[in-house]
Amino acid sequence: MEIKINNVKEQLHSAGFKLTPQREVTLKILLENKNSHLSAEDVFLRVKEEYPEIGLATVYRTLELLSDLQILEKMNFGDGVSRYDFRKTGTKHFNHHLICVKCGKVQEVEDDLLSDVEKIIEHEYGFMVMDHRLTFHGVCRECQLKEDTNGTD
Amino acid sequence: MEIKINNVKEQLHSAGFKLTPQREVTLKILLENKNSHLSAEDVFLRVKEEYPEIGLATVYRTLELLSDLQILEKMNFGDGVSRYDFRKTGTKHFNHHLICVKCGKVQEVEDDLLSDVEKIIEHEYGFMVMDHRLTFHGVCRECQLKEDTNGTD
DNA sequence: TTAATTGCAAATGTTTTGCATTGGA
DNA sequence: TCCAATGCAAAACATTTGCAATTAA
Repeated sequence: MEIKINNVKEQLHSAGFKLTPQREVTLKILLENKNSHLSAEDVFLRVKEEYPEIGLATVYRTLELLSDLQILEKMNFGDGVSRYDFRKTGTKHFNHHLICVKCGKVQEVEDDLLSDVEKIIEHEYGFMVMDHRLTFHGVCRECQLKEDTNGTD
Repeated sequence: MEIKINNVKEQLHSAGFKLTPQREVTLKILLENKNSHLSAEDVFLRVKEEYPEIGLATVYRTLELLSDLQILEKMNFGDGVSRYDFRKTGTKHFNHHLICVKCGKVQEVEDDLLSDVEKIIEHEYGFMVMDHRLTFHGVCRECQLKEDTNGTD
């Protein structure tokens, strides 16, 4: 289930958009950093190394466009910046995220653990669920181990 | 399980802070708008009606302070603004929210539906869960009814 | 009295937009 | 060709901060 540039190119074209070199480099960077939850600024800096003339606004516009096309998922961990990653094909839902409060690492949970919860929401609250966002805050395995050896922060 | 001004006053004092009239009016507005998920701007406009000299920065500072003291819960629905509401006393977890994509209404779900999911996260991923955020996007009961009668948007 | 708090304005940081220019289809 | 797309700079946002003046305790 690989995401390919050609695949995206086709999606852009069929929606009436062009595949410019700027968009191609942006996609390349995103492919090279899958599951990294890059911010627009992050993407911009990396794209700039390969295509120094690019403007930040173009990166924003590209990320917005790809999110609209459901190619990317725009997410928000409450730190004031939007982050982007490929939307997993075949999953109708957003993945869950585990955010470590010690090291800041964000880990993906690909299983959909919420089907039972959604059933409750639909039955008890009459709410038709289309999507969800679930984030856990806590301490990741590595930081737990560090704490045990370390004692301190 | 009522939240009282005097209660908050005591919490402020014991932490070495003062209860200024600005803070008192801000608290009053928040009490009058429980479960409304007001933004700082929302709070500011309402406080201003009663205390026109107040500055926006003061509202931000008050909301931040009350969040630090765990009196308020600062939340984020991905629309670029932080929203605030009283943290339910006795609940260790954030509530869940149902956001209607039609009318924008935000409904609270007070049940904790995630204990099973958290167990899985702890066992399968070795992640020590401290807190979570869960938001559902979809269509609320009222908008579903409207759609049925209306046909259109 | 005096440290905390305020209002204001300026600064910050992220994201968006206007516009003349460029370039992919 | 010609409209979509770009780069730039300015604007638009939410939020924070510096500072002199004020005030609750």
